[in-house]
Amino acid sequence: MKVSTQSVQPLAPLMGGIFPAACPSRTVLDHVSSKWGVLILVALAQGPQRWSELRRRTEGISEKMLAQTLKTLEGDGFVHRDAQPIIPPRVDYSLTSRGLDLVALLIPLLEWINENAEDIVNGS
Amino acid sequence: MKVSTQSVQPLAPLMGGIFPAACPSRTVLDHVSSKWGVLILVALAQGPQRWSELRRRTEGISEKMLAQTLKTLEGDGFVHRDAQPIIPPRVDYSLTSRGLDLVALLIPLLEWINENAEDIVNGS
DNA sequence: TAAGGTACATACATGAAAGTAAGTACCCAA
DNA sequence: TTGGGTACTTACTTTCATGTATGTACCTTA
Repeated sequence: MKVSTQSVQPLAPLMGGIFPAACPSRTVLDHVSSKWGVLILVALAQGPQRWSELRRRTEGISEKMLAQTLKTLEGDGFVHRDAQPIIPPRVDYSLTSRGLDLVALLIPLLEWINENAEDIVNGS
Repeated sequence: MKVSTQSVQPLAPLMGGIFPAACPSRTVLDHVSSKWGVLILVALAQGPQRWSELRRRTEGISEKMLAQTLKTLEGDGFVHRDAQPIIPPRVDYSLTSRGLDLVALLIPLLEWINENAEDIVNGS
């Protein structure tokens, strides 16, 4: 196995901002890397969607977790909630510009993980 | 608040690989986004380090979690462990080339989070 | 000889995240 | 009038990640 010998770059500022135990960065990271956070974000990267579409698409999620995850993502300003006061109710969820910025960085990482995950878990 | 109206790109393959409940991708993502996983990885991005250096640098980590996190990262092939059979023991940890690939994608994301985290958590 | 350093392992406890199940309120189609 | 759809909320339970505490084995310095 190849081994890196050197550092990538000076990361001092990053270290200061991420290492403290209860920092904002940690909070945000926990939100997006929560069990369903990533899934919702990449689902919404495919375009605005309704509650029931997200629920069907995100296989295995419970209604509670869908509501909860959408709420924190909305609270963080990643997701926009558009509720139309009609009956039956119609609610559309979409990414905000901040959400788009985030997924733009998230997608390459997830693609890499997706491509390498099998090799990684079976140790090759 | 600005709202995106359209999808970013076709992400179909990603959806298939990440959405299943107990998929390899999920496992790997959980490993790297675990409470201490990211920290250890960016710490090692600054160059090879010894156990005690990592322990001091990663403020607040317990020895149990350091050992555990290093083991899973080593098991995933992100981290290389070099133990010299001397007394007192000397063990150097470093990123593998796979680990380097990963942090190369991780760093931009973490920098973005670090820059925006404060605005995000206090809702502005 | 007592304290502190190296690098861990292991048993037990806790707490937060996630799951389960049920309820709400309204409408429509069979 | 029974079942299904819209979009949720709430109470309770379980599971798993993480924390705490202590032990190991050897060496060096005060």
